[in-house]
Amino acid sequence: MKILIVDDEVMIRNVLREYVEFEGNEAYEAEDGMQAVKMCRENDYDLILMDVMMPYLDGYSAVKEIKKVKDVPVIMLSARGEEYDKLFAFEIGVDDYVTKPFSPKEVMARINAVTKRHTAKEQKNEILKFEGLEIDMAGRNVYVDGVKAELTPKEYELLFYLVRNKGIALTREKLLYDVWGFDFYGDDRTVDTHIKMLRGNLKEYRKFIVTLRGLGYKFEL
Amino acid sequence: MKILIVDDEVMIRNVLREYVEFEGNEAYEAEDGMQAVKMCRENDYDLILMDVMMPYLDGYSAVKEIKKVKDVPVIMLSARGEEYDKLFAFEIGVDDYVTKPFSPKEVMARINAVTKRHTAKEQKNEILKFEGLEIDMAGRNVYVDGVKAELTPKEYELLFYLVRNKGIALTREKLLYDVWGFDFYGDDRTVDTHIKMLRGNLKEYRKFIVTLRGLGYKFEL
DNA sequence: GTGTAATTTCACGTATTTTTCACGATTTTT
DNA sequence: AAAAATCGTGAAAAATACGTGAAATTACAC
Repeated sequence: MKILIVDDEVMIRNVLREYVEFEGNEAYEAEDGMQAVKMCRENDYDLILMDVMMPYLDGYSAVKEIKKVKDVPVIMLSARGEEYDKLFAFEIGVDDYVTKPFSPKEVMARINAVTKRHTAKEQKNEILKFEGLEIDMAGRNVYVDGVKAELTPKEYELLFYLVRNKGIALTREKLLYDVWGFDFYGDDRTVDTHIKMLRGNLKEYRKFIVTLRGLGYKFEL
Repeated sequence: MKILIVDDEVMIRNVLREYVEFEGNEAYEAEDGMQAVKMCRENDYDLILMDVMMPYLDGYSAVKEIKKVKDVPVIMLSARGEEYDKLFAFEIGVDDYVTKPFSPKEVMARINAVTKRHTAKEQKNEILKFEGLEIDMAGRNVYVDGVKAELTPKEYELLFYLVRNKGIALTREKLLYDVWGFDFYGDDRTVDTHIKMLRGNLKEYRKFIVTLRGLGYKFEL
């Protein structure tokens, strides 16, 4: 479990990190909302522990921004006495919240509850979200700005493979071998044609599929 | 696992070396911060055990200096009673700390925790860092002071090959054979032109590519 | 079988990349 | 000190890779 801890106070982060790692999870840290949003755009986390009060970009705004791009469970941390707007929090998709100062037991219990809930949900349909591009591998669905993209079988396979290997350079040979199969003895340029079709179907999100001249392609944010 | 032990006391170094080697790791030693920084510039270590109090250059300053160039996990060693500034340590990127006197169990547990954490992180995207030059071979990205350098295919290949063989003298013939391919029957000086282009793109880090007159080139820090 | 959708091949145009080569600067050898 | 070798560089020529559209082939449902 990869858990992102967002708080401007180092000591709080360290305490949370200890709880998180004690339970066998990986902890990542961000000092403010800005940084958290940036990290979420580039990486996938299973849970976010987000402080409400932070410099640059507050917790609410950060969550709102993150939820636009990725569907991650969030637990908000608020100091006692801080005005905590439950209704608003619920609207932007906060899963739970704890008030500082918190006990280890309390935090761990909530983390476990949320992650368990989420893994149960994810086993059914894990939907990856890259800006307005949503990819549901299990359900074999791709949505571009909310509308379903009608892809051909090869296009699905190709896209899913690229996404599973996002950030990694893939040669045409490797793509042919892994997506088409080891027994494909055809033209390299077949890949290009499918990339073309795929890009056409992804509309503006064609930008995620970058050409690596002299090599092949990769999926990158 | 190559582990660098930095402490001015011989006895401490010996004890740590025993722990480290008992777990099947390679131990290296430095007597002070200066020496540690120098060794890190020239070699790659998987972990550094760094004492806080040392002559010439203290542990904090040494870590700060090392982190500028390489991303290595660090465990700080501090004597009980010594004022240990956790906040500062965290800021400069210290992964963990133990207070002397320490038990073998404690040290080993922390070493294992940190190395495990770090290898897990690296498996995703191994990004090499040489001062302000970052190289992500898997993602085919090169960053010069944070900004992406747009290299041509041959420039990527050449740079990656040089880096993979860093510190080793490479003749034009070897470069042509390994980077261009065994079936290249062209001019030797082709290499020079590509080195020129590469240097231009690496800006100030052109210095890493050194010319070996009468021989060829090599990548060196 | 037939028709439709999907896949693959291929050729063209364009933009980029690679290579060659010659000149001048620098270093080494005679 | 002159001659020879080596290297950095710029520019031009040659080669290559990619996007695209269209045609050919294959797969599959009915």
